[in-house]
Amino acid sequence: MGVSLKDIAERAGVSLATVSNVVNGYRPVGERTRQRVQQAIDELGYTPNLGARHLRRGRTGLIALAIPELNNPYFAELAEIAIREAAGLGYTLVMENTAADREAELLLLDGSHRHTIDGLIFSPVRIGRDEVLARSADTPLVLIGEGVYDVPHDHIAIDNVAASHAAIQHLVAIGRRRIAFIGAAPGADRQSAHLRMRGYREALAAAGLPFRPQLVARTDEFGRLDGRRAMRDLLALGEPPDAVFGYNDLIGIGALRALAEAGCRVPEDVAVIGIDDIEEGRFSTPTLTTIAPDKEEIGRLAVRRLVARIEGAEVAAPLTVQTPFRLVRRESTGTPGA
Amino acid sequence: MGVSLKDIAERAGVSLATVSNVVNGYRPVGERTRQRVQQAIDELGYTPNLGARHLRRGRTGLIALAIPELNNPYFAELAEIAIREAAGLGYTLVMENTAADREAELLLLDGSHRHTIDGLIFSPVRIGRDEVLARSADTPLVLIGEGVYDVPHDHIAIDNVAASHAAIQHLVAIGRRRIAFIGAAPGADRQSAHLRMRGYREALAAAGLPFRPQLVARTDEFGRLDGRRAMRDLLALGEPPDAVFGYNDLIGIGALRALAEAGCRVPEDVAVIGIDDIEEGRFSTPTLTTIAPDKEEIGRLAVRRLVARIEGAEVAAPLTVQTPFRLVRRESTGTPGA
DNA sequence: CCGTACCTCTATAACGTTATACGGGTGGTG
DNA sequence: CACCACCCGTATAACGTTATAGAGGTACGG
Repeated sequence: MGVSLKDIAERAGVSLATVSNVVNGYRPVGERTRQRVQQAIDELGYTPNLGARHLRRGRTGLIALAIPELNNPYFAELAEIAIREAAGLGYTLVMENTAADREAELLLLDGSHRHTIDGLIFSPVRIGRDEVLARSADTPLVLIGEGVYDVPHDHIAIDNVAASHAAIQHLVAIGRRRIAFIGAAPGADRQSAHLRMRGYREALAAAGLPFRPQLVARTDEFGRLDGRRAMRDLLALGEPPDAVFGYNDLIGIGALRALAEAGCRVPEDVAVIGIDDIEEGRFSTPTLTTIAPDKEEIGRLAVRRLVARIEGAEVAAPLTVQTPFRLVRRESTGTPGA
Repeated sequence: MGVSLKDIAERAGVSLATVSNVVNGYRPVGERTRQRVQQAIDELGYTPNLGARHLRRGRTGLIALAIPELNNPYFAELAEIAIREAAGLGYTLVMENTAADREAELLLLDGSHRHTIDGLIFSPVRIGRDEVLARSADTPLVLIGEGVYDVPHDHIAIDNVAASHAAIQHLVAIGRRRIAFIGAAPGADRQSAHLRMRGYREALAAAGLPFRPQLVARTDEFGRLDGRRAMRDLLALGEPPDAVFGYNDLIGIGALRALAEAGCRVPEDVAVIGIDDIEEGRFSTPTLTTIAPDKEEIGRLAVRRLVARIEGAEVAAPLTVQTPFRLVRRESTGTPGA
């Protein structure tokens, strides 16, 4: 079917090895033969069989991006960036959806894909440090997000405590006093939820505001539906909050919806802020104030570090990178002009 | 590094071929040896090297899903379904983002990935029938969406004319007379935009309403931003529309935003309807009425048909499937109760 | 008791690459 | 002129699988 090295070797009257060297320059080739080979390649339209190449090289050319929710626009945007970056480096990126399922995450860690992928970019949410330390697979692993800390792998994330701190600080700055948090996690799950919670508490303390447990709403998942449900509960309180900090933008969107249904004005009655800066928040009514991580940076960095590991930078110590974030003010906390 | 067939062949004291037969049952193996081999497999933790297998079999086990916008939640939702279905059938799905770029689409068609993927699920928007007919690659191709018709490939899509018809009919039924369409495509691009436009015109005619060219807004892209921009233009007309039909939900969301910014009430002043039924539309304010295609059916069917072709059902004639859709009434056209 | 038909297993040649080891020219140097 | 060094190229052995051809052994019918 396909045109192989052999075909063009015959055509150009040279050996297989020479053609291979022309194609990927492992050894120098004389100018005359190089041209003859190149011509044959062009005429027959040769493209290397990547499967065979990777078999020989011991690699597959595939890297995986494992995320808890493909439906979350944050991850969709991140995936798009990562796919582009990987393609540029000669790798194909495949997406693995763990659906925030513990079993799925463990399976991924222990490399049921051992032979299939060269490396893994992983955003874990249901497993912890111990599970990562105990993993048996030996392919490079880059962690993103805030699930796990202090493990011997590259790790890229924003500073969650600081990000939450900034969010609360903003709400305080616009005069809010009863600030709720939606998206606390039950048990040991979702480390990032704990971190954001910690930033919430620290910022409250720093502002001299009391921590009120009834203003903390836990959710099972972290989607729009969960945000709406939690917001409804908060509104049912004797003294409802005057501001809400959502674990992510989807929670924030859900909260906005619940507020609209309850006839509350945003931001006059309740201000809302999220994290992620998904495009949806720029078009919601009202638009959603958010903490914007540098997705471009996270996606590109993760892929580049992983590929560097795959291609042999074994010696360098694992790097933990904290990518920058910034506050984006929008209508849900009152526009600067208003 | 990895455990190979050879390792477990030695361990079990049998030949390579026998182990291979135990693993994938090409030839029967005696019960006693089968058990011995199976035990060795379990003890050493063998997993087949898929690269080598696929090299030998002439397949890679990869299928691609090529879509114009990964950021569009409609495609993200579709991708999630397709990934799941593919995994269930033993294939890995990789996403290709054409970014609605003509060159990218042509490249994909002519199989620069010839050796890399076994088949392609493709949602073309910038190329037409001729380009598909002229393609040189010989891997199976399943088309989704409405870009191209009458080509010798499996094709899965909703009936766009009928879907648009249904949308307009609904707007007419709630008493609207000046119905605009956002998302007409310039030139020959976006066949689906033409089809939806046709449904729009037909339904207007069927309702005895005049076709007013000034109520048709073309857009370059099909995102929220384009919807907002177009809606602004429509509002600037001497006689603005009393209803808007968006090419898709993102356009609809953008239109909602423009209406909110202009202080228009929805649906009282202007009703809005889209196509796709993305989750975002269930949480926007107001919620967005839409034509809901059966994404589950489209995604699963596309993968299943592709895999069937790959695995040799060459003879069966290409199938064109029109998947069902339904109208989902939400606030943007007035709730049934109101 | 031989021939034949199984049934189970083995040996081996691919699949398309890349890396290693080697060979045959050419030019420069002592 | 003999020697070494080099440059350019070839031959070939892997990588881990699967499919084909065939080799033993046992059972069975004639």
